[in-house]
Amino acid sequence: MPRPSEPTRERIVQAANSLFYSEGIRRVSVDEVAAKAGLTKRTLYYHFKSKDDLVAAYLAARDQPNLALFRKWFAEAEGGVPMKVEAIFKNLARSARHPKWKGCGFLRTSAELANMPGHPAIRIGAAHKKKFEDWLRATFAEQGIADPLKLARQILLLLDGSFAVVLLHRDASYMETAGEAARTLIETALGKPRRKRG
Amino acid sequence: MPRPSEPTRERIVQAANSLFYSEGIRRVSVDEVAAKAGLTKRTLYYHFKSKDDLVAAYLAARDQPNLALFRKWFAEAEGGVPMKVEAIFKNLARSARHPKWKGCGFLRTSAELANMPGHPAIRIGAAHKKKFEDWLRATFAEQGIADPLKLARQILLLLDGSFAVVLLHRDASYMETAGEAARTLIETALGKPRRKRG
DNA sequence: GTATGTATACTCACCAGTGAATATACACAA
DNA sequence: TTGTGTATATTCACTGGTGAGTATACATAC
Repeated sequence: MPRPSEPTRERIVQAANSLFYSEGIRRVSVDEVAAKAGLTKRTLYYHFKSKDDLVAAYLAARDQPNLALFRKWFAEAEGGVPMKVEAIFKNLARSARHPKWKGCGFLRTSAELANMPGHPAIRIGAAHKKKFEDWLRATFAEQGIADPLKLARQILLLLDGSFAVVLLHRDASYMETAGEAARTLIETALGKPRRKRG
Repeated sequence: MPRPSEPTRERIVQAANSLFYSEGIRRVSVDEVAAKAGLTKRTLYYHFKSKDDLVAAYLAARDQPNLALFRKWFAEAEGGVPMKVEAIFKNLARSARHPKWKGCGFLRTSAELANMPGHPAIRIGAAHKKKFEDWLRATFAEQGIADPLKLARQILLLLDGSFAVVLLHRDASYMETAGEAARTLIETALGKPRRKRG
């Protein structure tokens, strides 16, 4: 029954998302994605011109929801900016404890395609991270922080570091450690009184 | 002419190192590694029982030299512990500006094998990171820092974050940003006077 | 009767791992 | 010194399987 078009494409992207994220790009064949979406490979190739094209669509579909989630966690948290940023890490730690969690799809793809700098998937991943960095920078600028870009980048480094480390060690508590570090850095930049010791 | 044995194995591991690091595990075939080492695949399979075995050997060979380099950079740097740790990041930034740099082999492998938690390569990577963390912890403990493990983990998060971010954006300046963040965190833990602003 | 969408059944290339045979070095005996 | 056995080291040619992408035909809708 033809004429679904957009729903079909959507279904394929969702199948790709589920498989690529949990298994990795190269471990998943186009046939598997097609099967998961309930159609044949030839049909998939009607909707996407190549596997790379499908990979790009998979990442593009993760971009908005991920960022929205971060903003939501930030907005809903109690306290000032340091606590709100720390809340992002706490929520992330909760996600990371689910057995199906496999790190950050953008970073994993970038690691897998490290040798293809111009690949669409890399560009999408880089743009995604830049958007998050930019939102942080704007947030910090509103607080009158002297070098908001630098602080935003430091937080981003902690975030992406926690993705990598937690994936390797399968120990989500590193994410809470990252959150504490983020809070320390933000408080320092804000000129808050020195943190407790011992 | 037989009887070289160890040299041959060494040559294979070096070929594997060069190819796996720059292209990724799944993009490189056993044939390619064998060709680079100047022998046939069958010979390679005489020395290694499987590709996974070869991957493990590739990572094991990176362990010691990497850690030694970090310790060297630390030891040779001027100043106190905050500056010495920052020096690690500065040196890393210099490495990362070489065009052949492709991030951290351990993290890239862990991202590629995210679905095989028991894989030898993952265990070797995790052990490598733990060794570095442990060395940092001991170093901080000597300084009388209250929670040296927490601080060591925060630095590790910045380090691995900078690997991931620099690989994605191809912008090594993030490594220097990570170094500054590390210095801030260490100084805060040491109870140093608040850092300059503006 | 043309656009769109779907399926069957391919091609061609690659790749991990193996079977069977061969070459070299060294130990020890004659 | 020459022969013979044995562990080490290496090769050629292969198998079984998989995977990206396609040729062609069929169906449905407008």
